[in-house]
Amino acid sequence: MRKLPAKLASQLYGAAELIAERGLDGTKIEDIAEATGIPKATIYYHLDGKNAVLEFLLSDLLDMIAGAVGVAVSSAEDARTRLEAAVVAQLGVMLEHPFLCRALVGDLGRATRLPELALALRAAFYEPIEQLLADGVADGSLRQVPNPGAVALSVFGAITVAGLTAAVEGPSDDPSADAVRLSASISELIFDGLATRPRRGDCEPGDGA
Amino acid sequence: MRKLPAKLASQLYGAAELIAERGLDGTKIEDIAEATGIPKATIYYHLDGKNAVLEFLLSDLLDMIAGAVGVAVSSAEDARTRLEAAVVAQLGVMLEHPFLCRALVGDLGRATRLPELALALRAAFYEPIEQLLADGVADGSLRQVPNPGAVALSVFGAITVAGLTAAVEGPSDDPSADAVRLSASISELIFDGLATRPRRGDCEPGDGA
DNA sequence: TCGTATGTTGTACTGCAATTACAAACCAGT
DNA sequence: ACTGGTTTGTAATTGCAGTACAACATACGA
Repeated sequence: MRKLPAKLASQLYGAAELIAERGLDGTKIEDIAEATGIPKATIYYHLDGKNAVLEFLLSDLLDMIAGAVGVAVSSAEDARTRLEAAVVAQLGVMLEHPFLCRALVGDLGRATRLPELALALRAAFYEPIEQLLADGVADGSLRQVPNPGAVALSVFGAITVAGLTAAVEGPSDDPSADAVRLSASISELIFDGLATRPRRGDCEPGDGA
Repeated sequence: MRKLPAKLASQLYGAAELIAERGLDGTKIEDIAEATGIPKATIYYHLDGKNAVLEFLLSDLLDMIAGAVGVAVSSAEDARTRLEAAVVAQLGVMLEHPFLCRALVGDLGRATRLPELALALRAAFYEPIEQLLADGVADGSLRQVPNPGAVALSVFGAITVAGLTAAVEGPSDDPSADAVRLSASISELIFDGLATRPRRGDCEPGDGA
């Protein structure tokens, strides 16, 4: 696995949609060759095989996410605000790259069995959240919870599943607007919960139960 | 795909761990034959191939989850309480069957490409939650949110990712205790959120609900 | 200009594993 | 014992990933 020339790298993206659609199994190396215009022999010259194609595409996605989230997280705001920004950032990248997301979901199993990717996955998705939750307790902007690990995981799940689903359901014409909208819903859930009682803004106009 | 005899069905579970460990790709039909004691030819007589093995195992898991959640959901309590019960139920089944869960995560892509399973997945995980959120708004036990679909998805993600991760991380000696513990954390997140306090001009917290 | 190193690509080949074919048992139930 | 479903061993058959390799291209320094 040398470091693949830029031109080939960009051509390789032509395979993303194919893989997203049919899964890696359902995609022959020949198909990838045809879709990208890179001959099979050349693919094998640079990459170690089919998995490596997926690995290349996904590690790129994960880097983008980790990067965007990283920026969001390193502002000077309090942890709560940064978490909100991180949600927007993550969803933004995901909705920007629906095919890569679909490929990721579709071959999640393979991805988690590729050691590099497993790490990148953790780094992109889970670790920033875990950190923010800890920061939030420290700076008082988030509540202390009894089981931070489990909660971080749930928050991660809430964001990621919503984002993945949105990405899978159909590319939109304005991804970043969608990201903002979606992340507003998610943040509301994460911060304020669903219970009727501790409510913000207005008091429950309805009757007491 | 006739309905496979009970004896074979039970033997087939012997393949779950194998598939969980190595993924369906990494598992040869011969391996499955050996692990289950069912000869290859017999497997092919009853099932349509490797995918069908996975499909059988997973649809069973999903039925169990849908069943347990269904019971939890149909009690006479308010929606919030039922949602809490549903979380416990779902996590209970998941932690009870770690290998199947691992197989599910690992081959999620295949699963979602198997139409029957995709439906079962929806029915087991997502639909009950969606319903409960609506019920909760109706009976006043849950808050009205602007985008119920996205929120239901996030709640689903929060529960499922936490459960899946717990299942993947290692079988425990007391799954149902773990399920209760874990679901307490998740419910707390879902209902009360992470904000330090209900923000932005709150109804007096003391005034009883 | 040549030589060497490095990348590119076509073509043929190897090998593995899924699936299929098939025939020989093996059971009921009648 | 006959029949119709099941069970299983033993070959094929097939499709595709990965490999081998030779011919060609390009660059670059001597």
